[in-house]
Amino acid sequence: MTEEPGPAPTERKRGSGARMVYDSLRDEILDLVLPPGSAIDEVQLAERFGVSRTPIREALVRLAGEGLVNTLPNRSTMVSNIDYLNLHTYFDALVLMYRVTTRLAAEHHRPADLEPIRAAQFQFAEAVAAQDALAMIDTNAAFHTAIAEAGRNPHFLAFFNRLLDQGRRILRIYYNAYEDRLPREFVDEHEAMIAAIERRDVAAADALAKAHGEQIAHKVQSLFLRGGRLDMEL
Amino acid sequence: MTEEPGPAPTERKRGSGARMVYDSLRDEILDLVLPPGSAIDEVQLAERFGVSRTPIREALVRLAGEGLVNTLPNRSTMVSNIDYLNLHTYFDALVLMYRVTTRLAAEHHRPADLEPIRAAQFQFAEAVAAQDALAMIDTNAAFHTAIAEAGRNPHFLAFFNRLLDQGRRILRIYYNAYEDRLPREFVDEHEAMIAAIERRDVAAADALAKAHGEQIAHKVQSLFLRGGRLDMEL
DNA sequence: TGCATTATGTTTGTCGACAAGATTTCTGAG
DNA sequence: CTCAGAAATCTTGTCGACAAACATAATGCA
Repeated sequence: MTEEPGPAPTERKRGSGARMVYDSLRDEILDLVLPPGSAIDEVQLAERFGVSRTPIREALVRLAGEGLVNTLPNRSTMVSNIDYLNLHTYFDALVLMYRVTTRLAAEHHRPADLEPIRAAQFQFAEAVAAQDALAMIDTNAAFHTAIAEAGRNPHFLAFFNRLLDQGRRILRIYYNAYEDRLPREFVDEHEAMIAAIERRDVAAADALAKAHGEQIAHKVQSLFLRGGRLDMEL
Repeated sequence: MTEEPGPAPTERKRGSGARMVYDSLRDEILDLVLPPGSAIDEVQLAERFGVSRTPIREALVRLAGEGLVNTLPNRSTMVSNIDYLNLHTYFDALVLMYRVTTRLAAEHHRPADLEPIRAAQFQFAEAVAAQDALAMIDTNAAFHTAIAEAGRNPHFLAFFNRLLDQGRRILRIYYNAYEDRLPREFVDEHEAMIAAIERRDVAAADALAKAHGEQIAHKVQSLFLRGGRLDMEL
C-alpha cells in the first residue's frame, strides 16, 4: 500500500525543499563541482531543482553562515575562494582540533564509542588500499568525526566538522593536482590512535594526533607557502 | 479603515531589512530579553518590525546556523536552551580559545594591534570600577576579541567569537542570579596579559590566559553545580 | 465517563509577482 | 574613436497569498 517515494523527481515532501537544495549545493561545493569563485544564479538553480527561489535563498543563507559562499549585498553570491596565502592558519586550527578531540576521546570515551571509530577506520583502509583519493578524504573525515563524537564536546565537534569540510576542498585540489600516492602509513597511524584511545593514554593520543595532523599539513602546505606554525603544550 | 498609526515610517533601505531583524533578534537573545526556550512567532515579529515574513525567516535561518535558535521542521522555532549539565564542555572550549588566541597574539601581533586591545581594556576597567556587570561582560568580550584579531587566525577568531556570544548569556544569568561583586583582579590579569603579549612572551601569555579562563570557569561552574536553583523571569 | 475520530483554527514552507539596485547596452557629443 | 550619460535588461530583496503540516476543539460511540 505505502507507495515508496524513492527518487521521484517531481514529488517533493513539504519540509524538504530547502534541505535538499542545501545538501546538494554543499556537496557540489565541497566536491569542487562548483569551483571556488564561481557565481551562483538563483533563478538558474530554481529551474534546475524545480522549486521556487525561496528554498534556494534559504539554502544560500545557510551556506553563507558556514562560510561556503560569500554574499555581497544586492549583488551576486559566489562560492567562497580558498585563501591559499593563509593556509597555515587553517592547518594550525586543524591540528589543534585533531589533538583536542583525540585527547578528549581518550579521556571520555565509552566502550561502545569505539565501534563507529573502527568502522570508519575500516572504510578508510579500504579506500587507501584501492588508491581512491576521494573516498579516502571522506572516510578520513568520518574517522576523525567519530573520534570527536567520542570526546563528547559539542563545541569542539561543531568547529572540527566545519574545518574538515573546508579541508575536503583543499585535499581534493591537492590530490587532483599532484596525483600523490596515498600514504599507507596513515592507516597505521590511525590504528595507533585507536589503541591509545582505547587504553586511555591521553599523552600518546595527543602526540599521535599532533604528528598525524602535522604530517598532512606539511605535505599540503609545502606545495603552496610556508608559514609559522603553532606549537604548544597542553 | 485601519490606517497604521505610523510607528514604523522609518524608511528602510533595501538590503537592510533582514540585517536589522537579525541584529535585533541576536541582541535580544544574548541579552536574555528573549529567554531561552521561548517560542518565536514569525508573524508577530513581522508586525513588530514592520516587514514581511521573508526577512524574519532569513534572520531566523542565520540564527539557527549560529545555534542561537532551534528550528524543528514544520513546527515552531525556539530560542536555544542553555545546557547547564554540560557547561564544562563550554568552558573547556572557552579556556582553550583564551589560550590559543592570546598565545598567537604574543607571537604574531604588530605594534598597532596593541592600540585596540588597550582601548578595550580601558573600557573594561571603567565597567569594573562602575560595578556595571553588563558592560563588563561586553567589554571583556571586546578585549579578548581584539587579542584574537591580533593573533591573525580567522578560524580561531570565528570560533572564539561564537563562544563569547554564548558566554554572554551564561554570564548574564550568573550576575543576575548571584549579584557577585565584580572581581577587580581581572583588570590586573588583563594588564599582565597585555604586557606578556607586548614582550612576545608566548609561555607567559598562555599561562595567564589559562589561569584567567579557568578562574572564570570555576566561579560560574561552582554556582551552577551548587544546586543553586536558577529561575528566570518571563 | 472515556476514548477515538472528525472538524476547526494556527503556523509554516513554498510560490509567483513586483520594485529597487546593479549591470550591460546603446547613444551622442566631443 | 573615445567616453560619459541614458536607457534597457538583469538580479536581488521583499511582499502578499495559498496550501500542507500541525495543534486544538468538537463530536460521536461504546
